Amino acid sequence: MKELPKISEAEWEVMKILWSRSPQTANEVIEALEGQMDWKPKTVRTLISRLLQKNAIAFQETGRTYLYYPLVSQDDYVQTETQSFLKRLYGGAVKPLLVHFLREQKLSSDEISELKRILDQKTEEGTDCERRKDR
Amino acid sequence: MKELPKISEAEWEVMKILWSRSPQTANEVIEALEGQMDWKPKTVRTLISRLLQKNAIAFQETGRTYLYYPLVSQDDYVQTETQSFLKRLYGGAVKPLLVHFLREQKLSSDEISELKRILDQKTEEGTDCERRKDR
DNA sequence: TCATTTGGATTACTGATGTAATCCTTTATT
DNA sequence: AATAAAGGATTACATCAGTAATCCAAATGA
Repeated sequence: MKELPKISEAEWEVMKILWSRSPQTANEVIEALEGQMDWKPKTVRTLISRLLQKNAIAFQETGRTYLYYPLVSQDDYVQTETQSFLKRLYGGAVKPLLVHFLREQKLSSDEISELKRILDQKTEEGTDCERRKDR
Repeated sequence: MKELPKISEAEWEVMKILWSRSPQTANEVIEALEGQMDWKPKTVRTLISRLLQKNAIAFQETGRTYLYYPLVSQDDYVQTETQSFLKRLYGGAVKPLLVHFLREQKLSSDEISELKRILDQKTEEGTDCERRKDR
C-alpha cells in the first residue's frame, strides 16, 4: 500500500470539494467554499498549492487555467485516518469505540436495525476468525 | 461544558501515563515512556511543561520535586476528540462510521454478540428518539 | 499599444509541535 | 566548603499549518 499524503484540516475542506466533483478550477473550488469557510481566495489557492506538493491532487492544463482533481480516494483516506485515530485514542481496539458509540449516540430504530443486520451477516461469514488462536 | 485543552500527539503519550497512574514524578513518567517512545528525558519534561501551561495537568509540590496528575479525564477527552474526528471525516454522522467499522473490522463472535446485545438494549429504551421531528 | 485584470508562483508571518539543550538553583557528595 | 548532580524554568530551532499578501506573466479591455 502506498503512502497517503497527510492532509491537514484546512486542506481537507478543499479535498471534500474536489471529491464531490472534479475536475474543477481553482475559482470553482473557491466559490464552493465561500459562505462555508470564510477564507480569502488566496488562502484557498495556498491550500491547493500545498495539496499539489503533497501529491494529493493534480491538474490538467486547459488554456491558462488548471483543472484540479484528487489523486487519493476519499475512501482510502478515511480508512487510513480512522485507523490511526483509533490507534491513538483506543489503542487500536475497535470494539471499545463501537461500544462507546453504540451506547452514546442517538440512533434511530431504522439505523439500529441496519446495524443489527450487518452484525448478523458477520456472524455467519466470520465465526471462524481468530478461533485458531485458542490452540 | 468547559473547554478541554488541545493535547498534541506527543503530549497524549504523557497523558496516558498519568491517566494510568497518578500522581507521578517527572522521572517516573520519563521511565514509563522509556523503551516505548525513544525520547530524551528533556523532551518529556518539555511535554510536561506544555501540559501544565494548557492546564491539562497540575502538580503538588513534595519537597523539591513535583507530583503530576491529570486535570482532564481520559473519558471526557476521548469523547470530545471522537466527536470532532467524526465531524471532520464523516460529517458528524455516526452511522456511516459504524457501518464502515462493522463491515471492515475483524471482530470475534463474542464481540459481535456483545455489540448485538447493546443494540437490543437501545431498541427497547430509545425508539422514541427523534420521532417528534416528523411533525 | 498601454493599462488592467487575472491566474498561478513565490514569499510572509504567526502559533503549534517535535525534539531537545542550556541555565539556574537547591541538594547531595567529596 | 567547593563541586557535582538533579530538577525545574527558560530558550532554541526546524517544520507544519493557518491565513494571506506580493510578484509576475499572460490575456483582456480601452
